[in-house]
Amino acid sequence: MATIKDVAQAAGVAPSTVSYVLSGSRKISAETRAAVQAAVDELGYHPNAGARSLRSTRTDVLALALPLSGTGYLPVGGRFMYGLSEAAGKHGYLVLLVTPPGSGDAGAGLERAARSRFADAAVLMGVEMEDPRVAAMRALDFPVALIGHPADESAAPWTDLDWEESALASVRALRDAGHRRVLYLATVEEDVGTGRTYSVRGIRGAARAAAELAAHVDVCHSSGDPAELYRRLDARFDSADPPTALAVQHPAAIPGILRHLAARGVQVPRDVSLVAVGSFPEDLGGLDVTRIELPVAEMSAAVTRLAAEAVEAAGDPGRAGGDSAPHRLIPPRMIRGSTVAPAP
Amino acid sequence: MATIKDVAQAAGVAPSTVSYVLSGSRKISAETRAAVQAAVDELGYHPNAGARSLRSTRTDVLALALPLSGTGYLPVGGRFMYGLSEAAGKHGYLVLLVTPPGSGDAGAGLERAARSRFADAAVLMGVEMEDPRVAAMRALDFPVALIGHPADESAAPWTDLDWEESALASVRALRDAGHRRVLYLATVEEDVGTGRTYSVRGIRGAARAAAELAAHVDVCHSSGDPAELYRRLDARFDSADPPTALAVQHPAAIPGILRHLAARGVQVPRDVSLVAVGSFPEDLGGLDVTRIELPVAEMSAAVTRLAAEAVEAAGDPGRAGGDSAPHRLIPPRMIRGSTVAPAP
DNA sequence: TCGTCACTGGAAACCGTTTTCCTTCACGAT
DNA sequence: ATCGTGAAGGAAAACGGTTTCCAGTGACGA
Repeated sequence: MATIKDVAQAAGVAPSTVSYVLSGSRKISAETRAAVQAAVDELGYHPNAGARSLRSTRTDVLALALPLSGTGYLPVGGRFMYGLSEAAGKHGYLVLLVTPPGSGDAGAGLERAARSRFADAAVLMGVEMEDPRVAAMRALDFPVALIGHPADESAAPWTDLDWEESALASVRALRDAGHRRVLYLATVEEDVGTGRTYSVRGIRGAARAAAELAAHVDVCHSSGDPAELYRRLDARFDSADPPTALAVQHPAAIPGILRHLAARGVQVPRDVSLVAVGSFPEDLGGLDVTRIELPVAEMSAAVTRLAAEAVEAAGDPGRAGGDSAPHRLIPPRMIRGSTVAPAP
Repeated sequence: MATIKDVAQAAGVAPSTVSYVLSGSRKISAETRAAVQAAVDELGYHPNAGARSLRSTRTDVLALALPLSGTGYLPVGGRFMYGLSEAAGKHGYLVLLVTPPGSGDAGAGLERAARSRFADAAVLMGVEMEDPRVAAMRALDFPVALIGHPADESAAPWTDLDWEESALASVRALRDAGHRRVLYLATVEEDVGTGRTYSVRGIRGAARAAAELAAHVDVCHSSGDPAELYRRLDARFDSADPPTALAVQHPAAIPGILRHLAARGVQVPRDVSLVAVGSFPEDLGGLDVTRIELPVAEMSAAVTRLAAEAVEAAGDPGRAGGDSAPHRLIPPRMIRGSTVAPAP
């Protein structure tokens, strides 16, 4: 593999000159620059990442800390890995995956990555209202940016879909169609239990909807076990006063829910209306679900920018540790489909 | 951040001794070892990744090269990222994501990662029968391991589900139930077009099934556009001699297919039997699909081992560039569900 | 008594960059 | 003629580890 010395020799200049040409941090005469550039292209030279990071304390890598969901695999994780990888690439960053090993030890891999400077900053997914990782990274002076909206808004830069408004809007759409008994199917209960911000804020929005919209909103936690989920749905639909509409914050379960309801003779939207909130990948046989999409690309771009700014700020002593962290709260955008019908 | 010198000073030894204690590459007396270990724990010392890789030419990182599918996001990609991250972790590796930027330039990010030694080896996903990335990495002397079964089996170490046998087995299961007209729904046509190994070998298996099992097997490419897919299905089901069974190698489309068929009045398994081949994440309302699962965890473990061996071999001049590359072809395992009924 | 070994552990070279100093040269002002 | 100034680029010192030497100490057989 070619080193900077090889390039320097080929171009007839000193290694430092090559470095300056490549970083552009010093004025270089046009002809030397051309000679160096030619040598670089000729040799296919790329600076050694280890050496560069050793000297400059920059790795051009972002660590993405993924949690395991209760069920192990987090479907939305895949979309964010792609989204972040693309957004980070535009800023010149690569993405390093940090997943917790099998079980327990949620932050061990992350701490190792931070302490040994594998990355310049960490992007945290699956953020909890009081997330211990934030304090841990702060203790290491390691920049972070969150995908999630924690209780302490100024603890770290963050971005998120406004889940509270999303839940509210989803119920409002149903209320506007005349539905007075709405079942809000929240995220899986493990996520509620660990205090994932999207879970907590979604439920909060549903509660506000009940209070502000004069509707009866029944909040039901979803389950990673489909059979258990269907039992809970059955209990509601078997009741004396069954819901006429469903707002679902667990979109991965929707294909199953639709089939299960169909097996009971319940059709969407004939018998029950449906609004989905969250990442909604697959097609459903042409059924056009009314929904609020999770803006993965937008969030990825935002969190990348926040992370990059946090890296800059950490390098620059004046700006570091400012009073309040920047954030970007994304308002919901409702996509009108064909799954909301007027209430009977 | 603590350096090796800080640890050495705290333990009252030389830096080299700390290094030896940590790497275990030299005998150290029990008491020195204990003193060093105590200092390490005390200071929370982790060796700087850049410095370590600079000297030792090991980064303990695997690059995962993901392709974009025709539709952009590759659903199975997410599962492999998790699977590989976990498997790699057990071998002491972290995983670096290398996705192609927006469009084109399929190998540019990968080549940069290799040339600047961001990683010790690359794991390639979305492998094509004649994959140009393999030759590119060989030219750089960069170790690779493939998730996919390319035309030249000895070009690089690889692992894969035996898609040909899987397709064959899926049709055989239907044939054994008496079905003589089987529709084999292959992968999306972009994947067939670019020669993805799973696409090509799946179709090959379906063709063998037709020849060996005395069944009529109609191979239909799937489409990333659901409407187009349903048009193709309709054409088959509207024909004079419609299929009585479906083998589907595009599992992400199955929820939609089931709904679409149901809208035509076609029920599974009453009117048509179904076998799925591939990664099958979600629940389908309690419908227990007969299927051959993609063994993501097993493949991740295998490819990690192959990659680790390739790294060792590259370091060891004697073993490098041996005659034929190792591989691991995983036989299909059929999971019997309730979606195959006897033919009418 | 002396050379030879085994066993520990330290000193120092080295990995490939970036960055801080310096040197050189040309040119205009004093 | 001397000096100050600015432009261009080179020499060398880090950065934080790993690894190759080398040194000191007892033990032991000749």
